[in-house]
Amino acid sequence: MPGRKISVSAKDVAARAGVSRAAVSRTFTPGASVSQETRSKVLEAAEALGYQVNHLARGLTSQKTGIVALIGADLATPYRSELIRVLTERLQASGRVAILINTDRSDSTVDVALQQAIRYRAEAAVVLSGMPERSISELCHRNGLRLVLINRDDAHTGSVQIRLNDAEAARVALDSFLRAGCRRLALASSQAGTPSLLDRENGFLAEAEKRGLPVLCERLGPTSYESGLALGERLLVRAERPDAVFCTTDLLACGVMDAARHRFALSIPDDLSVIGFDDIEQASWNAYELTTFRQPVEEIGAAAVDWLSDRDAADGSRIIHLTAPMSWRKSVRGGNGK
Amino acid sequence: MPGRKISVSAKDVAARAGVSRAAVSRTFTPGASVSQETRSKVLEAAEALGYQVNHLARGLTSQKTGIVALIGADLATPYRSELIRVLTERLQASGRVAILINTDRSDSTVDVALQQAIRYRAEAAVVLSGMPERSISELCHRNGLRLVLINRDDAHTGSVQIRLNDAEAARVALDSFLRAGCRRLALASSQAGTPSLLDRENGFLAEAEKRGLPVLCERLGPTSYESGLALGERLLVRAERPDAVFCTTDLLACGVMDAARHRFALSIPDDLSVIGFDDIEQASWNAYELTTFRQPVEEIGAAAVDWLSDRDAADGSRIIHLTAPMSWRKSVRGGNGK
DNA sequence: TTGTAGGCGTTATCAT
DNA sequence: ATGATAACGCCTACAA
Repeated sequence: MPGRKISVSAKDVAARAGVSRAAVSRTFTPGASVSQETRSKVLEAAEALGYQVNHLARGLTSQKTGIVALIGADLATPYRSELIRVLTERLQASGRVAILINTDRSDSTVDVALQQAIRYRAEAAVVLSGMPERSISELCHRNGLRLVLINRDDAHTGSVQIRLNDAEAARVALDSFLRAGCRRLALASSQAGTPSLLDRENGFLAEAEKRGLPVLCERLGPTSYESGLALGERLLVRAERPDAVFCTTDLLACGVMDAARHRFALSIPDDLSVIGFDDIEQASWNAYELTTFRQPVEEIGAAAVDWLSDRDAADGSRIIHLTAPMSWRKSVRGGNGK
Repeated sequence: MPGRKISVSAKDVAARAGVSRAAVSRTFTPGASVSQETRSKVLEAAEALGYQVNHLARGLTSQKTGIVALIGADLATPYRSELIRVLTERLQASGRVAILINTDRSDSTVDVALQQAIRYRAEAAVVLSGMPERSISELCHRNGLRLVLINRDDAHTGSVQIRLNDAEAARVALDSFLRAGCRRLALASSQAGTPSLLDRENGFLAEAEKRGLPVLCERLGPTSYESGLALGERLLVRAERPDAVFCTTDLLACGVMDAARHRFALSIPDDLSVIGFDDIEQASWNAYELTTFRQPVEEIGAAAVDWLSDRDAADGSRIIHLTAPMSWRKSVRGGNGK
């Protein structure tokens, strides 16, 4: 027999307490009818034996496992890890558990992660990066797996999208540069090409074009500090050196700032104004004091968990729009924009 | 009946394929004997229906859920999130899944997290911060939950501790300062008082005392950048200003460096040498170039997962010692220590 | 209030 | 190779 009994079960407790298994079950089911006496007998036996209800077996009958999968790549990134912190906290507060699926390795795409989530009968999956194939999302639907898509496109049935005002924020960034007296505009982004990155890029570019302003535009590598460094180099060697750079991400912005200061001995914001996006912790560090847009992580977490708790929302898709407020610090010439 | 059937089961597949449930089970059990014909019938039906094996039910009989709990606070911290990234990746590579339990909120201690892990019949729990009560670790043992304690004290049966050479590293730090010609030594730490922090503090202090050197010593708040900032203020206002600070954590070190530069206009390493611990990503950023000790996260992950795969190790406790190599950068006067 | 019985989706055992 | 049958640990009618 593979794996003899390894943990204590309700049966053991029932035996020790001298009651039926059902009595044990009832004792641990909120709002069931048990007499005070048996209840305490059961509790005592459970305590002595170290019994914990098996949620897996419970989920088998009740069809509610309480498991929610968090799926994404670059889990150690400041913004991503912050989101994970918030989500786990709120999920737990609502009586659920998070399973975390890392899709960094090339052999583990979002699709296989979703299949894994189904195998563990997760009630929902929160997709933090990458995009599920259309076909796989049908699979999810058929298995009762609800989808929360954070900052990605293309909702399917039984899913929510949570989106930010990326394009508008980009326009605000442009406007801030202009009011600060900057004229040689630049845009720095990665090549990731995710929906939110694209929206920020296009929002900035479109607004500049509308005003007839040229923008020096570079896209490079993954969304990382190193890319920002390289981006800074490329942008700042130009003869016509930019005096303002909108970075689609704070990580990129930190890299650009460091390139400006340490490779070109430029001063920020006097020689160069910088605006980022995300408001990662480092953006507020004294070394950066980066003006940026704050990802409303708490609101995102709340929205996701609220939607999960809303049984009626299970079919049909929804889009929730949240806004990323500007966080003024010191990387833009001329103060707080007022 | 609460919750009608929500996902497709082996029964459904069996019905559609015209075979028994057992045949379906065998098809999805590696190394079971099924004829090529039934196998393909099953596979086809499974594909059409979108069937995924239910790992929860599987774990019920096999006693192996494949679930490992990651338990900790400050999940969004650079070092912590990096560790989580590595662990999830390696756990997945070994065919397991991580459930992530956040103990930030005061009502969710390590103990309740462990109980949660037991309820989900996790095979093991990796404790990243905090310490389980003695009594609860007995509970874990009784429920077959193995414990991996990273950088904490006090192993119990059925658990591994993974420890670093914290004290030795601290001695190396002291030595480096001395060779750089620093004489006014300081130590900056948080009040967290975790085993590894304590070892670093005591290692530094003990070695200094051995050599008859006084050390200015400050401990403050949680282990964060802000604490580092405050620590820097306190240390550097002194009349006898330190010319070297050993910070027990990189996050503290970044704060101290920023305080030195931005509040006291000091230059690093000319006016002040700094050494940290962890080698978080930011330590390598141009703004810091911090000399520090690298947490061997990959090795930690590997050790943890290897131990989990070693069935013989299930009883009896072990301590695994790993070393944190020094990472020379530019925050110590006089170069690379050679 | 309590116990009995059946079912949840699997896997393991035992015949066939 | 295949199918019936009995667990696994729990929940929930249903009957007592």
